[in-house]
Amino acid sequence: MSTVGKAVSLLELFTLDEPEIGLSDLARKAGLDKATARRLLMALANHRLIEQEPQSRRYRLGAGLSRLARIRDAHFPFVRVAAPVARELSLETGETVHLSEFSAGALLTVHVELSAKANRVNVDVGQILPLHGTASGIAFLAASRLQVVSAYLEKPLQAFTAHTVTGPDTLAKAIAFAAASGYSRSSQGYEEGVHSIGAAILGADGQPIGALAVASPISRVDDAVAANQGAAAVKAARLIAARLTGEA
Amino acid sequence: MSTVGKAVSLLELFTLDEPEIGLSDLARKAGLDKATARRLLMALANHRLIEQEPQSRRYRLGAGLSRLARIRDAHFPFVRVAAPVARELSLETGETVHLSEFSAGALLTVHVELSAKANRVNVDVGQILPLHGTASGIAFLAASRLQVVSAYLEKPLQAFTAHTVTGPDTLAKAIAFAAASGYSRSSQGYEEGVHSIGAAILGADGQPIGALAVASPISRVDDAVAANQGAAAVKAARLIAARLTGEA
DNA sequence: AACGATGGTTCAAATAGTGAACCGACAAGA
DNA sequence: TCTTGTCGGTTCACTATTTGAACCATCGTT
Repeated sequence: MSTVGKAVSLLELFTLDEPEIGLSDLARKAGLDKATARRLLMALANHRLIEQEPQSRRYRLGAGLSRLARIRDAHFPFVRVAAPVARELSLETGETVHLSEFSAGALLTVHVELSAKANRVNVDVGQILPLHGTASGIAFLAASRLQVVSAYLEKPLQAFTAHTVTGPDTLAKAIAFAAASGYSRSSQGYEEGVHSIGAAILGADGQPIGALAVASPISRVDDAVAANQGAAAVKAARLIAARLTGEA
Repeated sequence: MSTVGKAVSLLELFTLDEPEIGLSDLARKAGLDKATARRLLMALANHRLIEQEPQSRRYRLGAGLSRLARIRDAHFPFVRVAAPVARELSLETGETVHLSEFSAGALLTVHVELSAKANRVNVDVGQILPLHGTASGIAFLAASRLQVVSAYLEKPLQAFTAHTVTGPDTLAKAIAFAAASGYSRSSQGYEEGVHSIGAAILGADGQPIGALAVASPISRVDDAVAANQGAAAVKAARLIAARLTGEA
């Protein structure tokens, strides 16, 4: 791996659950020598991508990341625009809604609106969703160019649960359904007990840039509920697209 | 410079004004060879810190940055904690209030509460404030260790308006005033017609981590108003510091 | 068709990265 | 008190990664 890749891997070790990590721990987790880890951390710290707590000497993510993220968000305000719409959709359906953005061949969860109900689906921001195992991914594929889809179908499809669709033909059918109805449906394809309805969000050029999904405990969903959620999800996805392209 | 440093420099070339840049341009600006720049960009893209626009082939900051920034902000909630206090201060003074966080030798504006008045000062989130030209910066310097201040005073001070304090002695006096009274005062040091009162926000270790400022059209401020704003700003800054360190 | 850009690729040469061994400090246990 | 095992941090000989000139292919202009 490149030196830069190693440095970024260090950044990626920090999570919501573990936002501060010591040097030895960091080196162990990254599979790097302590000296190497420290040199990389120093390079990152010089640019404020990493900060060191003066007392505990532990490391944490730096303010430079917030700065860069702000520049990106100002130019590409996906979350800013989409989050309020996702919130509305969550209130309307009473279920958890999550937003994902396409990046490097998969969907990256960038925002979550949790259901108010006690029995709800929990999704973490930052989670990476495969295109074939989730409703979001299938909706995204259905909105993609055929060329992209067939290229994706040629690669082996990993199974995440006993219900994950791994057959190219079955997946193609799910995609066809999504293309026809505007929304996709996936039952326990990624997590046991979770039912999802997905809809793609299109950019100005008509290509999909991300997706949103309504995720419910499977016990609360039947065909009628799914159809309602689908219609609402499509409406929300269109509203986001319209706002992103300045058409509303 | 380390390879990692070079890669991060590439990220730092993206600004609010120029959020998408082509390969050759990027290499030129960073002083790198095209091949090197591309290799670094690919390493960054693998971790979603950089994205490439498929059509134009230009590069932009990636979604991974938003992800990391969100993790940081969740743990180090400067804006989340400080924004409501800034809002109160804005309502109390009737003027625009802006929050900045120290990063890489300058203050980065991270939040703004605009005055409700028609004639108000406008500040943009993301703006970088010099330490010597703004009330926020002077307040920050006044709260910093002497060693940091004298190092800063040794470097030449850029003038932004005809009123910018560029003499080290004059600046030292302004810093001394701020150290004594708790708040700083700057008239038209960064923008013509703008008067600012600044106060530093201290972290758990007593070192300043940022600052807030009340910015008014100069026509609305006299010594009495400034003193009132100063007292209010100091109170707000202390409240934020207390909440950040879990003491309130 | 010729030009001057662009993005992207190759490979020998050279520089930058690596990691075992080391240090001092601290904390827990014997 | 004296281990023993951490921790963060540093050094330096060895080596693998990075580098960049020269090279395409492509695009839009002249």
